[in-house]
Amino acid sequence: MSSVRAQRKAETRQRILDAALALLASGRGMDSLGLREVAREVGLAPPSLYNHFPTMDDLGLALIDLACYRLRSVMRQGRKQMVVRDPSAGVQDLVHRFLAYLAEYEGEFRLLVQQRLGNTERFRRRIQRELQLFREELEEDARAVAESRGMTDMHYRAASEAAVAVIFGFGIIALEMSPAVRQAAIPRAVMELKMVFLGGRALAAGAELGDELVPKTIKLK
Amino acid sequence: MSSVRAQRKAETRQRILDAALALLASGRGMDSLGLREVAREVGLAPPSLYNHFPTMDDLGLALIDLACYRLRSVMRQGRKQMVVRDPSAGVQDLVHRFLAYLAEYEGEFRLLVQQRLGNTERFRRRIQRELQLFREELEEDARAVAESRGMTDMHYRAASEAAVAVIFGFGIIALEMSPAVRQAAIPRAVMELKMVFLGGRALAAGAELGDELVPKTIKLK
DNA sequence: TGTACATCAGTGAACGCGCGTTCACTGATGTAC
DNA sequence: TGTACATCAGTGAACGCGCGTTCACTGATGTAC
Repeated sequence: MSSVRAQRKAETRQRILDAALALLASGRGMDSLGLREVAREVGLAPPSLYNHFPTMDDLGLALIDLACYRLRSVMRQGRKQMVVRDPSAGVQDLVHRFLAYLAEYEGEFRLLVQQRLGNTERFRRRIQRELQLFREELEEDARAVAESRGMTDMHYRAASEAAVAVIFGFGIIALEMSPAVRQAAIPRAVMELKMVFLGGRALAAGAELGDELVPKTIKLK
Repeated sequence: MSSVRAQRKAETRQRILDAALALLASGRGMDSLGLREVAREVGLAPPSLYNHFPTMDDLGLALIDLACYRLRSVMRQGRKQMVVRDPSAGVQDLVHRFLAYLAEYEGEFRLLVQQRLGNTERFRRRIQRELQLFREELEEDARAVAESRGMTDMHYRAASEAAVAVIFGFGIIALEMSPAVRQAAIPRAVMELKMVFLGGRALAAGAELGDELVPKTIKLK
């Protein structure tokens, strides 16, 4: 087996990805990211990158894969049980996790948002699929809450879609905020998510815009 | 006065902007839009553009200004009275207007979304400000509905922010849809917006996630 | 274990290309007398 | 109204530059006997 050589190659590949992510983190957009620039950051000669990625596009796709994987693994750490027992705490936890993600992987988040509407269909599709998965996880959580309380179903697809939009919208706004302002905005983001799911319930209960709403606490069964 | 010359110059300037918008509409991103490409589309020699825009960045800013102005003027045509008398119809109208906008000015919408997180701070600021204005208009509508019904206030800032996120999130998803699918998705978008505002009411009424909600219709005063 | 050969990550030089921008110009339009 | 001069939108050629990519190479690592 070719252990040393293969291992070093894998390491170099990782160093390339890390360098590219570092450039993204420093505010660069992927579209303006050049082969020579990445090579310089890694400390390699420009043609060396071709030993790891057949083309610059493939490097881009690898970055997007990485960013997708990270978003998913960070956001997956929420515990369903908490959501069922205390949905409000669950939503709060969700927002906090998202802000932690944003603080550490801002560059990747920007990458995802930018390339979601980028020129490369391959990239767009990959990201759309990932966001779809994210949405489906939120949908499951919402279902679990309803089931544990014996409530009638709401339109989960719409609610989870709106929730994802709110989270991403908040993330985009948050990027322009100072850390202090960002922290101060957390309660608002939590509120917005609560609005979506509460509104989902209200709609399911037959409410129309302009109606007054009377809340009724339900015991867990 | 220099009427003929000035007029022709203004016309050329417009032709340049139109050509750039046409390229955007055909799927190109602004970052990858070149001076020569735009010049070719207009039918001018490349250096001619410098008679109208001191730099390519300024052309970009002009495009963004144009896109901002269009978004605002299209979305402003909603009538407040309708919103007050029948908020559901108002939301429905909002979604329809947005989809009409999207159908005609898809390129501009993509421009706004992409540059909202782009590398140029000047662009980002301009777009953020515009979206802020858009949000504030929604906020006013929501206030008007509450006032006409004598309801307690909800957290309008959060609700309108969530609503903008939902609308833009829907727009982004809609870009990847066939026209038929897009039409079919309208009711969902309407639902999502209703969720936000109904949820805002529910929150204001003291509801928590997991509560059941009982709607009560209110007469207009 | 030692030797001869194969593999292959990394390199330096070079390719053709399109980029944004500058410059000296042309010729129609505008202005002054 | 006619003439001489000024303005300025548009042009063709050229600038330096960095882009992605190709190529023949080097030398350390891996493999076979």
